[in-house]
Amino acid sequence: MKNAIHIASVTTLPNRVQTKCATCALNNMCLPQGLDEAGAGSFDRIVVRRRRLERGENLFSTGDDFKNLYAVRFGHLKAFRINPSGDQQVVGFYMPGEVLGLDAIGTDSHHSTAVALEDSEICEIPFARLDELFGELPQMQRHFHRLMSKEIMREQSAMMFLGSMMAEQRLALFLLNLGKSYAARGYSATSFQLRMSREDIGNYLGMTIESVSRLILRFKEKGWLRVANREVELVDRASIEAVASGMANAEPIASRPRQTRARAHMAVAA
Amino acid sequence: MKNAIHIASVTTLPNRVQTKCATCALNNMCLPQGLDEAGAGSFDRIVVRRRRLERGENLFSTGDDFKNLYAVRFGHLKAFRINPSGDQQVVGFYMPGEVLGLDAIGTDSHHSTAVALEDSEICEIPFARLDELFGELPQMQRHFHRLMSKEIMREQSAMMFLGSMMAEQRLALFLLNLGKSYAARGYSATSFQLRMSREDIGNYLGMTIESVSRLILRFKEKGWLRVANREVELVDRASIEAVASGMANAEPIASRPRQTRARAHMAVAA
DNA sequence: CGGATTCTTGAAGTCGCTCAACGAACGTGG
DNA sequence: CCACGTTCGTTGAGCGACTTCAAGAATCCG
Repeated sequence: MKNAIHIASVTTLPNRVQTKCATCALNNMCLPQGLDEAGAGSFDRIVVRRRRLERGENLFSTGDDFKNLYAVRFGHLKAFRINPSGDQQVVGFYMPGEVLGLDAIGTDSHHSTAVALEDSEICEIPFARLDELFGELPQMQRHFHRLMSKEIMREQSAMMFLGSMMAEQRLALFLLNLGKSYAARGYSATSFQLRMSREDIGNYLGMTIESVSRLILRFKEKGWLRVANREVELVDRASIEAVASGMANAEPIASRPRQTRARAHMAVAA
Repeated sequence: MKNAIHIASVTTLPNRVQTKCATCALNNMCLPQGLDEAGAGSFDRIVVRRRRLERGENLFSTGDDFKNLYAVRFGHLKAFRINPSGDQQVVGFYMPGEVLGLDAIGTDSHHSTAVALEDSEICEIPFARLDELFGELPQMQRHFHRLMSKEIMREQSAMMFLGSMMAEQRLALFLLNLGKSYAARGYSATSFQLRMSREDIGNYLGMTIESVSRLILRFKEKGWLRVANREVELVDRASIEAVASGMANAEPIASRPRQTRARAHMAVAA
C-alpha cells in the first residue's frame, strides 16, 4: 500500500489570462510551438483558463471524463496509475512546458491520476476546441503529433530501464534525464532540486525507497554527486553516464565491498 | 547478450493493391476505422503498397528515417529497443490491424526496430500523405489521435507491470491480454498460438526465459492452462485473472512447496 | 536424419526487498 | 523560539524472488 490517493477539490482562480502564450517563456517547447502570431492568437483564445494547484492536489483522477489537456506552466506534477493489486505506479513526471492528459484521448476518460508535487499552475486546453483548431493550423497539428509521439518514446524508454537495467543504471539514467530536461529549460543540467519524494522516484524506477536511498548514498560516497535533502548536484557526470550506459559494470545495491566479483552475466551485445 | 539484430533486405512485392481497405476484414480496427465510402477511397489511394515480410525480417530499424506508418495486415511483429548496455528490450507486440511506427513521428527517425515474428504482410502508409489527408477527413484525424493515445496507454500498462507486479502476475496478465486481443479480432480468447518465443515473452515481461518456462509449467500443473509448445489454451481463466489482479497471493517462481508462507507484504490499498 | 535453435529442468547464487528502528526535516501551534 | 507530531529519509540485517549457470530434452528445418 503506497500513498493513498489524494482527493482534493481543485482551486479555480478567476480566469485571469494575464499572460498570453506568445509572451510565455515556455512557448517554444509547449503546445503552441512554432506558431506565427495569428496562430498563437487563435490558440490563446481557446486556452480558457489557467489553474493553480496546491501541492498534493489532483489535476485529474482515474475515471474522470476527458475534456482537457493540461500544460504545465510552472511547478511539477506526477502521473500515476493503480495496478490491479491496488498499488501505485508512477508513469511520469511533468515539468513546465509539458502536456498531460494525452493518454485519455483514446477512451475519453482518464486512466491515470495527475497530482501536483508542489504548488503549480497549469493551462487548461479544451480538447474539442483544440481539435477544431487543427484544421486552421496544420502546423500546430503536426506539432501535436510529434508531442504524442514523444510521449510514446518516453514511455518506451521507461519500459526499457524497468525491463532490462540494474537499479544503479536506472537511477543514474533518471538523474541524467532530469538534468537534460532542466537544461532544455535554461536551467543547470547538473544542479537542481528533486521535486519528487524518494518514494516517487523509487516507484517510478521500480525499486523501493530504501534502494533509492542506498544508491544515492553510494553515488555520493564515490564523489559522483552531492546531495542535501532534495538538492542535487551532479559532480562527475562522466561517471554517472558510464554507469547509466552500462559501460561501468553496475554494482548491486547491497554490495559486500570485500569481494570484487568479476561480473560478466549481462554481456554486451556484439 | 540477447538476439543479434536481424538485418535483412525487405522483400518488396509489386504494388499489388489487390485489396482495398473497404473490403479488408480489419477495417474496423485499423486506421481507416469509421470512414465513409468516399473517405475510405481517399485513404486507399495513399496506401501505396503492401509489403510482405518473412519471419525474422525487419520492417524498420533503429536509426532509419521516418517516412511511413505500417499497419499489420496479417502476421505478427515485435518492436524492440537496444538499451545503453546493448541488450534488447521488447516494447511491444503487434497483431493484425495494429499500427507501427507511431514513436518515430516525434523525431523523424525510428528509435526502435520492428521485426516479423512470422511471415507477415503490412500496409505501408506514407505519413506525409496521411498528414495531408487529415485536413480532408477530420474523422480520420480524430481516430488517429485516439490510436496514438491508446499506444501511450498500452506503454503505461507495460510500465505498470514491469514496475510493480510479481512475475506470476505479469505472465498471467500477458496471457489474458493476448486473449483479449484475439477475441477483438474474432478469434478465441482462450485458445491461441503464441507467435513469439519464450525469450521474447520474457524480455517483454522483464524476466528470464527460464522464469517464463517455470511459470508456464506451474500454471499448467495447477490446471489453469494447457500448453503444447506455442499452442496455449486458457482452461481456468478465473484463476488466471485472480492471479493477474493480485487477488490470489502471487507465488514466487522458485517456490519451496513445503512451507506456505502467509504473504502480506504488498498489502492491498484501501 | 543431423544440426541448430528453442525450451525445460535443476541447483546455487545474488540483487534488491522486507522488516525494523532511528534520524532529520517540516509544519503547526504554543 | 522551541516542543510536538508527522512525514520523509537513512541505515542495518536477513532473506526471498528471481537470476545465473549448466545440462539435457524437444522441436524445427533444411
